[in-house]
Amino acid sequence: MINITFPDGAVRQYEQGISSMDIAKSISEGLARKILAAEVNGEVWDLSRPIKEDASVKFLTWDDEKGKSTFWHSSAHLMAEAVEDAFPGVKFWVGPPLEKGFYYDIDLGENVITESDLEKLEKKMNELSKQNNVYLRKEISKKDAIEYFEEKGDEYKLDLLSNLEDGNITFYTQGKFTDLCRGPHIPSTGFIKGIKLTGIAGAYWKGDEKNKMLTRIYGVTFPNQKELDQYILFMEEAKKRDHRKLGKELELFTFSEKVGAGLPLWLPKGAMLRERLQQFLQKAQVEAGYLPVITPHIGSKNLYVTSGHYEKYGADSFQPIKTPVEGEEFFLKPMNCPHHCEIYKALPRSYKDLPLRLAEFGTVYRYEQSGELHGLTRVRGFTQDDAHLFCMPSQVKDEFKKVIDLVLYVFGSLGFTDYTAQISLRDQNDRSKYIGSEENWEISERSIIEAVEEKGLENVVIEYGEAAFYGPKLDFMVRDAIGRKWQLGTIQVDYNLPERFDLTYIGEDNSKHRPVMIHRAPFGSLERFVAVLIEHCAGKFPMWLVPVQVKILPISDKFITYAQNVLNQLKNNDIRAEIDDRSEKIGKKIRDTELAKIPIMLIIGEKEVNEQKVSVRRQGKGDEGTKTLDEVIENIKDEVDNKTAYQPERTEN
RNA sequence: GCCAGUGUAGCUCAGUUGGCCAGAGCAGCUGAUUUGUAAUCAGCUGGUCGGGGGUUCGAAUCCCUCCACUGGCUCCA
Repeated sequence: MINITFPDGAVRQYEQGISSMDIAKSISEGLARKILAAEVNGEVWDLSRPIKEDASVKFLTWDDEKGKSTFWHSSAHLMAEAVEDAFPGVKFWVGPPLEKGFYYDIDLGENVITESDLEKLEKKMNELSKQNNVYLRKEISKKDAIEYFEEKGDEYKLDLLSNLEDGNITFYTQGKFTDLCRGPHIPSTGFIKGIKLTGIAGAYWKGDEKNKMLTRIYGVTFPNQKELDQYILFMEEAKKRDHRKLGKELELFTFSEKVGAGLPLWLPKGAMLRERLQQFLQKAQVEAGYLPVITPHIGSKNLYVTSGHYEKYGADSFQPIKTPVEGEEFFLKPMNCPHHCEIYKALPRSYKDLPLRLAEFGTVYRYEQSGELHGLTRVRGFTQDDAHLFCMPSQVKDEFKKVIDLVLYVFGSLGFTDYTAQISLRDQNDRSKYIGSEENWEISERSIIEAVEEKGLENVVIEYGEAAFYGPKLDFMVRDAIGRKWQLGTIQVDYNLPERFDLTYIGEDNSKHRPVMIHRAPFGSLERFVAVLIEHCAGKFPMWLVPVQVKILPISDKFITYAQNVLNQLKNNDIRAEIDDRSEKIGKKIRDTELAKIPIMLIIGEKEVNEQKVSVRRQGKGDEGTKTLDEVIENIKDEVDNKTAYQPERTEN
């Protein structure tokens, strides 16, 4: 007999060699039907695998992350079976689970697969699921495994095998499909009920662009049709919020083939929104002791040779601008730091000047690969809300705390209430790849950790080995209104540029010292931030940002004079308003204004003129009755001032 | 850059196996209408079918090439 310990601490005795499935059955049939896998001594196992000694057992269901990933891994095998059935002779690389779904990388040989084939594959998968084939685990010697795949002519699995140790190799078979696989898997294919193949993509073998490109098929599956339907609904919601679609509909920005790929053109409404964001941050920064600077859009080659960027990115970037002077070359600036370093150097600096915080909304140009461009989130010309803090090592912690305050103020003002942070530190084992002194790294790594602790940040993870070669950093991730994660707000220590630019300050001891440089950008870039914000709020911006706050809708031409009067009063109060003076019916005007996502509608007819009031309608909420204009103005002003109260409508994930 | 796909009025899309002057709805303009909380009616304007080249008696439709976009891969100072 062996002792099995359950998560609640209970211990029960079972026959040696019992499977976790049988243990589950001994507890309840309902449990046995629900579970997908079991965690045995912290390792996820197949339910059928015999347990030979005392162990702790935790059952995994669809509600556990590990249960889901087992489910999706098994789904990848199911898809592989369907693919092999449709295209005999294809070879498989790997098919792992993802955060949401799974994929399989496949060498299709001469075959070509298109989106239209996916439906057929889904059908086949459903058919195979109905067969409810068992996922059969088999331990196999390395020799036999090699033999099997040599006969199959599958160089990919042979490559995988070459890295595996004998005695540690397992095959899994379900139906007609056998795969080299560590497992674990769910008991049988019948669990997989809601099946959707979501896309096809090319993917380099082993992720190396020099290797052959395999075909990657993505999919997602669920234990029932209802969850799949919910997922499809979620995807539709995400599509509705797509900033590229909304950007066009709300006339915020556009692109022109003629201007060039990845070069956004901000339309008046978008430009005004962006300006407002910029002013908002500028104000907060000046209050926090930042000093605005302005630098040109180009810099001489020598600047980037000094910074080291020429060597690293020169060939893959926008090529130099030549001048009539032989040999003279300028580059479009790919970042603002080198310019700011030169501003630092423009004057002799004393320790009394530090920290020196130089801020600029600096537009930079980077030649991103053509396939990489995406709406406003990945462009070739963009404006960073950049600032560089030059300080003494002892000031790093305080500066981090201040930047954290600023970042959280920004998040709060835009309704990003759900965020996490990541501290990226050096690799604990290999410190050779980092520049800067051991002492300074120690100080700043500790400073970041302490700053985060003292600010009481929750949901912080520390990642070792994720730091850049030139310094540790702190990144923020926000979750948007439909639960997607975005990285916003980076704070990065830099030991490299102060060295390369030979930046110094005179210390209390009257000798020269090297300052620490901190890069930081709460938005990241205005382009990317606006994109994330659009998707977060589905185009329904907070009152302080929305391009048009109020639309005045006269019921007929007779009331336009009064409407003009209302417009003037709103304008006198700095409220952004427009009149819809078309001779359309009120229903039509309301519909158009609702679709334009303008938050406040003021409807004016005979009754309002007589009472000297306005009828208020709120976008998405409907009629709110008549109010005096003063009351309306007051409410709007309150909403503008009280930025942090803003919460976009959430959609269940 | 690579793999796969897409490109028809400002927007969303039709356009059968190549064959009558390339269509619709919305938007825009003009006129009628003067309206009470999500689409009033009528008329008109608008496209060298992404650019270039080719096949053909004939190309939006077939082929080549370039460009842009979409989904991924690689990349992201």
